[in-house]
Amino acid sequence: MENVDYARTLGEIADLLELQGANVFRVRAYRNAARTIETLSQSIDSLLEDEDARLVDLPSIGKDLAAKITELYETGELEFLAELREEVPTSLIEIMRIPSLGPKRAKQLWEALDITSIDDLEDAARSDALLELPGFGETLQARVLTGIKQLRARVGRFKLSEADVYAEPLVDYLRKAEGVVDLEIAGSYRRRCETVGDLDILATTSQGSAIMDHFVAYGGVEDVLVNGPTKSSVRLASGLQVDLRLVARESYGAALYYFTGSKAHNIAVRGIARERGLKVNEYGVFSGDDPIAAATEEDVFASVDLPWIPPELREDRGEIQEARAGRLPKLIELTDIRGDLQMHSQSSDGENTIDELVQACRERGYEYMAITDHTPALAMNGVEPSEFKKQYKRIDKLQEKYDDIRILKSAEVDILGEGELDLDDDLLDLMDIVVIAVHTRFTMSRAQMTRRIVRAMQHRKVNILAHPTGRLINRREPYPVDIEELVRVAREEGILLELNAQPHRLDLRDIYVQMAKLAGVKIVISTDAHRIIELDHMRYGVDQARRGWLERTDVANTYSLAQFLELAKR
DNA sequence: GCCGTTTTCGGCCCGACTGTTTTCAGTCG
Repeated sequence: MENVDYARTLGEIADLLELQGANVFRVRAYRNAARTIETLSQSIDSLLEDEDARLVDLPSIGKDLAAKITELYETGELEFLAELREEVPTSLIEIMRIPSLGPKRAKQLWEALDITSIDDLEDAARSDALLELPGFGETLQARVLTGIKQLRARVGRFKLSEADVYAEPLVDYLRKAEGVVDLEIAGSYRRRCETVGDLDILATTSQGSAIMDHFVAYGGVEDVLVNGPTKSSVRLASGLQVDLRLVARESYGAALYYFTGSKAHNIAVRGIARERGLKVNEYGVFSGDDPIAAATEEDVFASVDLPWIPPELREDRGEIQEARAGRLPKLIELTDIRGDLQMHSQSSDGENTIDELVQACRERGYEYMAITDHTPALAMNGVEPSEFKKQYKRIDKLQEKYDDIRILKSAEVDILGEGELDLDDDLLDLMDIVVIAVHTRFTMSRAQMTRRIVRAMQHRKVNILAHPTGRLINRREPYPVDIEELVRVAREEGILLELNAQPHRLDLRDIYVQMAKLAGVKIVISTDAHRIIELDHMRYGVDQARRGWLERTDVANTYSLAQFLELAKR
């Protein structure tokens, strides 16, 4: 089982317990444990196989949950969950996800109207049946119908790059409101999560709350959900929800801190504050009723003796302990990047010529770049060996024109079904670096897939494993693969692992990036650009790298060309 | 159900907003 499977099971238990009206702290305990597992860099399976490792040493996992996890591991099932499923229909979980409905109302709908599916719920709402229920009225019923429509229209969160499309013009618009002083997007957007559920915008004004009316009047607004003096909430036509909070200027830092989250990070810091008799909320840090910090985030952190922690690290994944010890990483910056090591030209499925790509990379100040067209196994886009040879000659000619950038001859070589490479060694020998990747046959077993990729990595000419898990955010799950084994082999063989900066890939994900770092494996951040504009996706790759705790020195393409080639060498 | 420099019981983050209510429960973040 994968860690996500354990986490999902515990999450389902939490949902079902919540529907039963169980103690909220018991529910939270399951959620905390699920989160611990989901963000663990080691797999639960390997941990259970390790005699010295104990589940109860993990945060939020005690004797009881350790036993349940072990039962899952050994039998693939959980008796407790089976019992819960007998008592409450699991389909209520879906109903509970509709905005304005929660566990209480979902249970009420089931008990009073025998509603167990979204279809049941829609029928009931359309026939005004919800109005009979205590606590329900016209507005709530209408909101349920809208919620169902939304649910059917869109699954999943917005990719960070999609959120940017809506966020940037909205922020420009909001800044034009009367008296705006500070304006910033907090939440998962500020933490640069790969996807965001909504946008949390904070503002301060010199006087008045005119910005609230300005906000709900924005052209892109489809629905106003909440409209109060300090908080308003809208849904844009795209389906993206945006919250705007107006806070006092003297407590802007506390609010920014509070609404940046993550929730888990905030709770952990609150715990430290509590030990010291302090209270933290969005208005400040309080000793009794006296505010002792509020104006800046630095003040808030200082009040609990912590240095300022970059938003990307605020996930309660060890950043508080490291901050306490003065060991926070100095995170990589976009300007540290000196080259881009995956991009496609017209020869395969790219839009631009090599010449255009070179110009674009020079404009971005890069010292080196690699052209990595696809190989023949990709029937539609692959480049034939003879064409690669011609391409390399063109690169040699082109290179004569420039002494400010090195054009590396390469290819994104397909890993075939048994781990063979899609090009012969004599062609690989012509390349400066060799990038390999899986593009087909995603459905093999975990063991087969791992064996396949490991075999390819062991080929003496290979330097970089591209998008190692194959996932596409919101579109395709990663193929099953033992990522710990890939990291181990990368370490052993001196292979660089790619962090693919395409906003829909961001593969490796943050916790795997951190895992590679801890194992001493260097990462390359590559855009995999198929057109010039996509070279600018580098920033999303750097965001993800920061979330994986990477420093400049952890990333191979922050080094000079000579140093990079040395790092890539087997 | 977890956790512990107030340690084996008694806490566990907490405030804003809404809709339906007549004083507040439920949801949300």
